[in-house]
Amino acid sequence: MSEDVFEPAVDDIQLPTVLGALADPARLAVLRRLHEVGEAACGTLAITANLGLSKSTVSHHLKVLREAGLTSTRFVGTSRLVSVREHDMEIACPGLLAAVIGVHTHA
Amino acid sequence: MSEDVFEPAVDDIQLPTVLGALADPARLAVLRRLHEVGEAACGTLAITANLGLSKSTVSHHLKVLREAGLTSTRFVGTSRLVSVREHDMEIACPGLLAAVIGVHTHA
DNA sequence: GGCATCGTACGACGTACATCGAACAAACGC
DNA sequence: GCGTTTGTTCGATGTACGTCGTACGATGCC
Repeated sequence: MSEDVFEPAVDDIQLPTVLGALADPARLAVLRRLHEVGEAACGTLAITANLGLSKSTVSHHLKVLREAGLTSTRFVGTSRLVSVREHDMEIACPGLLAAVIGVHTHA
Repeated sequence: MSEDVFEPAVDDIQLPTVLGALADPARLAVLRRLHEVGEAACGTLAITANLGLSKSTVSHHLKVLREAGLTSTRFVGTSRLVSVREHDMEIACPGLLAAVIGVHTHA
C-alpha cells in the first residue's frame, strides 16, 4: 500500500473529468453514501452501498473518483478512509455536487 | 430524414445518462454554444463552436445530447434547429445545467 | 424532373472503460 | 515471526465510445 495516491489540486480539477467520474451509477451511489456518512472505508462501502460489485471493482471506482478530485483518502492502519472533497468541489465546480447528490428521483 | 427522433419525457431523464452526455468536451462546448445562441443548426454548430470535428461526428454528439434529454430538435426545411431543454432540465436535475454551463475556468 | 444542400445511418477502426479473479503489499494482533 | 485483514495492481475479457468517410434520404430551388 504505497502512499503515492494522486489527488489533484483544486485548480487542476477538470469539469469533463468530474462529469465522467459521476456518469456511472455505482460511483454515484458511492458518492452519495460518502456524503451522508461523511467518511467510510473501501470494504465498508462495498457492503453498505449495496452495489453487487467485487472488491477490486470498488477499489477501481474509488480511484476514478479520487483522481477526478471528488474524494480524499486518509490512511488509518490497514484501512483507508475516503471522504468527499465538498469544499474543494464547491470552489472548482460550484453547485455541481448539490445538483448531483440532491436528486432523489433518479438512480 | 425521418421524423422519429427520440426525445425522452421529463420523467424519463436519467441522471447518469445526462452526466455521461456532459462528460465530453465537444458536447459541453456544443451545449454552451446552444445556451448562448438559443437555437442553432447542426452545420452551423460544427463551424461556430470551432471544434475540429466532422459533420457526422457533430451529428452523433447531437444525438447523444438529445437522447439524454438535454436538447430538443425542431424541423425547419432541410435544417434542424437544436435548442437546450433548459426548463425540462431544471425539473429533472435542478441546478445541474447552471453548474455545468456557468463554469468559465474549465474546458 | 434534376441537382445541390443538409443531416442521418452505416461500417470500420482504435481506444477507453467496467468488471472480475487472483496475486501481491502493508499493517495489525498474537 | 506468522497469519489475518485490507486494499491495490495485474492481466484478461467483453462492451461501449469517439471519430471518420461514404452512402443514403429528404427537402428546396431552378
